[in-house]
Amino acid sequence: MAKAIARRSPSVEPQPIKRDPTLFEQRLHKVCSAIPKGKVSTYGALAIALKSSPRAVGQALRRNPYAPKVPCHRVVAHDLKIGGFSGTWDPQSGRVNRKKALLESEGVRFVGDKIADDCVADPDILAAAC
DNA sequence: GCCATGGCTAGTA
DNA sequence: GCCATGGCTAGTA
Repeated sequence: MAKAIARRSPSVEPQPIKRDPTLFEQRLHKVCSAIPKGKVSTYGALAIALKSSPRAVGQALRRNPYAPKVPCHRVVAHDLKIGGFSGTWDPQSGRVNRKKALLESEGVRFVGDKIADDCVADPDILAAAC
């Protein structure tokens, strides 16, 4: 497990991007904003809605310059673990803790280190947002 | 050639 | 732990 985390860490604070959002980023932000408050979705689910790949979704969210306008904190890993935030995947980091606090303040519930199943947004909502 | 993914093996115990 | 995948950036020419 420590290795799984190490694989995704350490990460450096992402550079804010200066260019205009690409078409892909605009579509991603739109779908992301469709996740209701109190719910979460996954990188994989967004990728399906966008007909893209989970990796591309994660990469784009990593550099999301529109937080918190675009609620990228509502996107978590497929196994319903918290996932990354503000450039890092390390669950010990204050950044990931902030993501958790944000979600809890919106009504998302955790069971251990995972999000409760019934807090996952309906994939149809995402598809409809494209 | 990088990644905030995810799915799949291989190798250990 | 490997690697397919897709979108992007950096660095070269």
